Amino acid sequence: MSPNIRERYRAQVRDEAKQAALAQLAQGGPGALSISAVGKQLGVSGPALYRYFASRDELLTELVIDAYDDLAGALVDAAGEDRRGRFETVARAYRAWALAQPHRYRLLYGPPLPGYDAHAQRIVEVAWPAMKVLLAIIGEQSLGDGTQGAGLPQPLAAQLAAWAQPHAADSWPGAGPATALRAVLAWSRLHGIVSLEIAGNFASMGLDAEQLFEIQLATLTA
Amino acid sequence: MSPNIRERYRAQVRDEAKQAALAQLAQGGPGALSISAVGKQLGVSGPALYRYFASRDELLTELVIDAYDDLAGALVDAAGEDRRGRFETVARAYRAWALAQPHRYRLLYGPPLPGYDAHAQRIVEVAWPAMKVLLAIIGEQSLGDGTQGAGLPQPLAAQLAAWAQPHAADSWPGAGPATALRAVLAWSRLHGIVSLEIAGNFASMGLDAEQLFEIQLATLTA
DNA sequence: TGTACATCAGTGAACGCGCGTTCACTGATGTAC
DNA sequence: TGTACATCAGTGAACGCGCGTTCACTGATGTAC
Repeated sequence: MSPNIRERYRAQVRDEAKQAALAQLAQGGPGALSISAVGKQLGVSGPALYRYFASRDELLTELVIDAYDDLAGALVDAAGEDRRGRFETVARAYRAWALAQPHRYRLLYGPPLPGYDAHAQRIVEVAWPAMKVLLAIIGEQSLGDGTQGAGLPQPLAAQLAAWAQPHAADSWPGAGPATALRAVLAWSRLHGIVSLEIAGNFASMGLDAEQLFEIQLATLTA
Repeated sequence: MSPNIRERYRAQVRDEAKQAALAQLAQGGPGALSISAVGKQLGVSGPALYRYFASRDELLTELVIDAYDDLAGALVDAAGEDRRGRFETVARAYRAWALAQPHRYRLLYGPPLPGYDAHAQRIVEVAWPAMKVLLAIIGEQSLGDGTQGAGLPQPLAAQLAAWAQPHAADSWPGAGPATALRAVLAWSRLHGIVSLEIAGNFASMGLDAEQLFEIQLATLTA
């Protein structure tokens, strides 16, 4: 029993540390994540954290993975809510998630942190579930389209298939390169407007980002 | 005559320093810009640079302003080349500029640097010329549209007008909130796909970013 | 042409700060007999 | 229940590093007479 207690304690401290680390990121941008500072916030000496994380990079990786999970969860929740206008709902959830915690969004889709490999295999894998939500919805919508892959330039069509295929163990409706393409492009547009809003660009232009987003929504899957 | 020589020398050293600073940014991301490191690269002691820049922030601001100028220049050049398919040409120039020097692109449209105010009045102003190129071309294309502002939600329409108006001393054809909206949304999509490419996201998904971009191009002004 | 002075680029030391990480150690907690 | 031992969280000092910035100073260059 006691080892269980110890493990529970470990898990709890790890969680607190991660939360504190997120708080650090929330102000000061990435690169502001410092093990010493996290320790201080936990009321604990700096080196103590090395009992819980092998290095600063490992802590960062945990944050990245958690964030991907959290985002995917938010999208799945939104996808389940209504069947009409599902894509709009999910897109709004995507934006809402990013707005609520911009530092986490930047962690996922922002510029790569210096000295940190954001495209390691493990991270690429955890990034998938969030993408899958978009793919599934768009696949569903374009089932009767008959546009499955016609007219796609070859290398890209194959790449899209390869990207979507391996994870298709649980298959979604309407899978195929054309669907994957629409999902990727829709995501790209989502990211465009959301990242500009987060970076404060629309604000400094005096534009209402939410209204822009709603208008963009109408054309997201075009 | 001699004071001219001194001034020339000053300008030259400033330029060299800026170039070295850009090189620093090119690797190591933002935050990697260090006055000491720039000094070392110039073969000069750290504090020497304080003869040329009041602070690290001033150096950064110079880089930002130069980058906006450079981008605007590239877009203007591209806009002048042919009249058919002008928008595509400019969009490709935008991407090419960003790909050639991602660190500079991030400086402009990436996440705000910690402790640096990227939305100060002066910077907002130098950001305008690049935007204006997009506005002008889109205005030209939608001259006969008759869609000038009909159906835009009110607060946004006014904001768009206010954004585009003050700088319209040299007026462009087809100005108006609807044109401004199309330009902003097109820019948002451009930024979406370009920033994801730069961050390496498409690469880690195994997708050919250039082909994605070309497909996205077709729908950019939709 | 020659000399006294002013300007100013650049130096090296210093201040105070924060960082990631290692290491020898203390002290509490749990385990085995 | 009591004692000897093992485990392990946490400490504080230290290493080596880099940072922005200030300051008193040197030395070269240009200016004025």
